Amino acid sequence: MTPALKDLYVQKDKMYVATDCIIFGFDAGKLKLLVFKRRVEPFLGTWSLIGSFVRMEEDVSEAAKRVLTEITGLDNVFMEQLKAYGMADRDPGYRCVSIAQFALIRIDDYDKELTEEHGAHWFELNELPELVLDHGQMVEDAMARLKRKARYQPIGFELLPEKFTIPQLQSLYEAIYQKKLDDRNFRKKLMTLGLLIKLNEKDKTTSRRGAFLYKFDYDNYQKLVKSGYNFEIA
Amino acid sequence: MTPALKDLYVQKDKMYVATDCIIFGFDAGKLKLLVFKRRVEPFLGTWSLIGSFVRMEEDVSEAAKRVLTEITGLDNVFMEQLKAYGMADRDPGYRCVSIAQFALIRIDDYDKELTEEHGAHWFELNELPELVLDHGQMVEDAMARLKRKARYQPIGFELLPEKFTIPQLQSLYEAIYQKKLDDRNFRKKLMTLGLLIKLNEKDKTTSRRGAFLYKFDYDNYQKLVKSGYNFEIA
DNA sequence: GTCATAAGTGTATTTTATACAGTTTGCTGT
DNA sequence: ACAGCAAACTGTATAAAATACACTTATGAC
Repeated sequence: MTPALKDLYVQKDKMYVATDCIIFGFDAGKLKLLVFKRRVEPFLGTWSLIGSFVRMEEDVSEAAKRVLTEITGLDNVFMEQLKAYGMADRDPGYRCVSIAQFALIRIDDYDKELTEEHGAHWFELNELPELVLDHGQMVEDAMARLKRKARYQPIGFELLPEKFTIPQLQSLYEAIYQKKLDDRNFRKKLMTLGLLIKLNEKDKTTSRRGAFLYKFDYDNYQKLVKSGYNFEIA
Repeated sequence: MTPALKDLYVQKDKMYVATDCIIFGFDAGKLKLLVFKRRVEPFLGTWSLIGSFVRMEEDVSEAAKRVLTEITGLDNVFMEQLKAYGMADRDPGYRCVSIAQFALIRIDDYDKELTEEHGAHWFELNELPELVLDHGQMVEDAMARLKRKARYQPIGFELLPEKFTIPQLQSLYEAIYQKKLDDRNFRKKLMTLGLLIKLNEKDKTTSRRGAFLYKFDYDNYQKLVKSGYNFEIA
């Protein structure tokens, strides 16, 4: 069943469980969200998160991954449960509890044709259109979670390409925290964490001088987590 | 339907939504959890969190509050959604997504007869018995959330009586963080936050000298939150 | 070869966290 | 009545972390 068709099959007296995906991306210094234009009634033409009913035989988290793959062609994406939305009247059509999950994707990885087929558009977070049902609330909650989580877990890296520069990383954190950071202090802090591997390549797309590329040091991160290390990024 | 009977009515091919409550209390310097002995099959005699199906016409959060009131007689309790547990095979009897919610209650407020009728027992957190299904995981997750949340939101106060002493508060935080805190630094930190109202009464139950009682300053807390103040307790 | 632009570097100051020990209070027991 | 006890309470010095701040370097464009 495609997500857009789900409403055709519902029964009013049944309890449904769905999942909705809050998909973040980062592009050109801006945090963006992937939203979808509904092509069926009810709410035809309104903007919405992408979602699906959870099938009897699949985990809730599997359902979300399935949706994400259907839409973006991506696999192995960072995804985490946000929370369940369970107001009895949250959807006027039928009784449905939705488990919202947020995903962080590398914006140049996804399958653009596939998303366009599904009526998807990237919006900057401060230019979001009104979203259907409680999806606006979900996005707000996800944004709050992202802000908080970014402080103690290096999830920012999930939004960047594998190789990235320090100024890129900084501009991402500036987008998440919605404030300017001091470049000297940012760089200093990051270097002391020991989470970056400096490469012998430069990215010259944004300056003549070029900025060194780095990789995230997953191995060392795992080690540090195990030893109970406490992060704080920016 | 009482929670203990819910399994009698299930259909194998239906999707169910339930809620389970992780109920924390604080007594005699120890953090405790309220768990229940099942009196029906399946899992007769095993320890379990208390829960219920979510009814068609009620919000998920209402369902949790209903359960809590049925069990403890309490109303207006601090309660917050933990997360949804949605593994397809989490309950072998039927397909059920459970939305776990954790509650903090003042342990001398609740209705002891009522809880005993329901087969409830308080366990210290490090003396918990094995719990049924994924309830052990829920408790673990709730504990992690409580630890983290206590750092930036003054939720500890929900676990203490309205009037409390600084040493009581400290011992609560020591129980949450599972480590000793320096009494001088703890007191200093708290006083600078401006969240306490000193009363003209003393609690003499734990020392001859007596310790001054304090109230939590909800009004000032609200103000500080609005002005974007950032807490860190202990 | 000079101009423009982003990348990169170091230090001083303030703030916050931590470590640490002695005094006060008021009941108890003799 | 007074010595003993136990918990409540207080202050200061040190270390660590966060913040504020300005110039130099590299390189392509002209």
